[in-house]
Amino acid sequence: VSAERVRAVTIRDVAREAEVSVASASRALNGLDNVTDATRQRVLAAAQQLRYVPDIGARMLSTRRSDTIGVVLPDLYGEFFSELIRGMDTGTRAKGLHLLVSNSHGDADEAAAAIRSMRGRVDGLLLMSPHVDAHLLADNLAHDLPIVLINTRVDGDAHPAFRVDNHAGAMTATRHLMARGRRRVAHIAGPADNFEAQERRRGYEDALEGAEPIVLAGDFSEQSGADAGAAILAMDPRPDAVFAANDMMAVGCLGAFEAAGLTVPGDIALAGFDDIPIARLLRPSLTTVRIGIADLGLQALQRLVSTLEQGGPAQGAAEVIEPELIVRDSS
Amino acid sequence: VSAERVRAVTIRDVAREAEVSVASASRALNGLDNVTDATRQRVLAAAQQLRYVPDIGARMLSTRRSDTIGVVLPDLYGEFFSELIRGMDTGTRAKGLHLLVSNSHGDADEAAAAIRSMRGRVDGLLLMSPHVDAHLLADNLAHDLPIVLINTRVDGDAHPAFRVDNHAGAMTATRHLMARGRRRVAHIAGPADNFEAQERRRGYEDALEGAEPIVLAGDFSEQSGADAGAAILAMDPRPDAVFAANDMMAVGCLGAFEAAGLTVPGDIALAGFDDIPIARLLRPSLTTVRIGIADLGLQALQRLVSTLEQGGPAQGAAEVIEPELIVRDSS
DNA sequence: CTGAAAGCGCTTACAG
DNA sequence: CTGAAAGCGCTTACAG
Repeated sequence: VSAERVRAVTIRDVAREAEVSVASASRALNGLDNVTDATRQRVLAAAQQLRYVPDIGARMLSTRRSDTIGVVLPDLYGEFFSELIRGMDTGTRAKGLHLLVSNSHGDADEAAAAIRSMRGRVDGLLLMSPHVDAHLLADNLAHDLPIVLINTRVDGDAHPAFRVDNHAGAMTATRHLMARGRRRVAHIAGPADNFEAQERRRGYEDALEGAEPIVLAGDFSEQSGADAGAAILAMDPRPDAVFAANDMMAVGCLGAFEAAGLTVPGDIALAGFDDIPIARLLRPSLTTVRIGIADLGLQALQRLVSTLEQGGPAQGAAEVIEPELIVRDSS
Repeated sequence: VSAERVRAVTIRDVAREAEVSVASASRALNGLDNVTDATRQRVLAAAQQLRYVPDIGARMLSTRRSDTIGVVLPDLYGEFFSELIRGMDTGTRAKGLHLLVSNSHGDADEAAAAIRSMRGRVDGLLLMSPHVDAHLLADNLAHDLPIVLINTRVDGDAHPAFRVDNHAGAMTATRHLMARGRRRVAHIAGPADNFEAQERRRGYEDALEGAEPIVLAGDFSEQSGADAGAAILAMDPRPDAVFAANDMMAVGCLGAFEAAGLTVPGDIALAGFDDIPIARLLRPSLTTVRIGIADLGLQALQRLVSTLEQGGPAQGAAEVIEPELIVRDSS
């Protein structure tokens, strides 16, 4: 029928070629010291000659280790996640580990499926998802799989967690705009069901000190920022400052202002959140709240690795990361 | 000694709980039709109750499939790779596949290690690396692992490949600058040992039509672009246009010009290569050569998936992707 | 429709 | 130092 699939070279082939047992071949290949030099040479030579590459799946099953860290993210799009993955990758390289990045997922069911599919492929999990709560986690996480949470709404200390203080960051940004003399500060919000977006909005509102909140809907996308910017232009009285719940929406908003001939910050000031790399390249460069995204990814990874190395079940209090206001030309 | 590691729930536990054989449990769990409804119900109920999650590693070993695509990239940093992965992810989601992203690697040895480590974990490989040649591939790729190459220097049609026509793209950009009346077009080159950088440089030189080449060294980083920009400022006569081998160097170069008070394109025109998302957000927006990065990633993935579905060994001619000039305000 | 058993390719006590 | 054998957790012919 179809072309016969060529059988791959296994450790048995290597052992036969080197005329030793499979056990000795395994030991030689793995650099253990209970083999003679002569044996090791023969095995290595055979492996080389046959172009042997170990089947990692089989090794995983035997050792119960995969040397792989699973990463479940809400999305793979944009600089935020690119930075986060880069930070994780830094730590992963240093330890000789791999990164298994989950498909992006937009709802709780997809997140649950992503978590479930990690069992047996990874030694630990880094999970960032606005859709995941404690209940979903309990139902879908293999209970012996160490996990570190990033900005989920899971509370308690059953799992180690990193949490960006979105509320404080948003307050700082809003207060900054007001300290610049702005009186009508509008807010472009993120998705209504997103925990982080909620916290940022709350921080905005808490910083207003009695001023009337002006909130426009958004979904973290550049387009939604542009739409909100257009809506702001039509307001009367027009806001004199805008705090967007993330940088990409600020980018869209800035484009709308620019197209309408408004100057920033002359006519209207603007601030974002995240400090993605683009922020400092915009003109005017964007005032924003820096999270240290790559560093967050690295820290979460290191935390996970250290619990893996201890071997115990992962737990511990949540670490709160305080974001930093970066003042640039847009405010 | 240390806390005993809790043994995870296996299919045997589920089978015992449901009072059926492991084989029936497996069939019910996998939705095969050769089980009675009653059996399926009992098995599913037991699985749910025990919070069973299948060990994918074991399944991989049995089925010889991982439903995972390996991706080996030279780097994980920046928008280019973020876009590429996003494109691959699009295709991967549609097919229910996973993406295993390799650690970044800066030389041939690391690339070889990354390729080797994929065996047994992935059904196929997407490889983009300026360090990989046919020899290295033959030595390190499990010979039954389908692979699709992206912009490597491997030629021939042993493996399906995608190749961006860097030479043509660079010629187009350079000619565009000259058509705008520029007479002294400088080039900021990429890494000397990088195949793509070489091709772009060659395209630049071939487009000059006798004009003197002015080449500055770079390494694709923003910083190297800034350095080159500073060097250009010091030249006498000063070039009146710059073609950078990628957008990130153009970004750095633009910053240097801006800091020196030069106007773009008034005093000096500028063009890049890649069309990363930042390009249109810069002021002036950047003229560049668009590769359609996400689309390239998606196409490569689809090509791989289709060879996987056919089951035969992957092969085929290289597809050449013609990049497109995007004229914006910087030229 | 169901179950006992072999097998996927490794690693690792256990004996020698 | 070495090898025979069990085992990791699944799937899948093979019999019934």
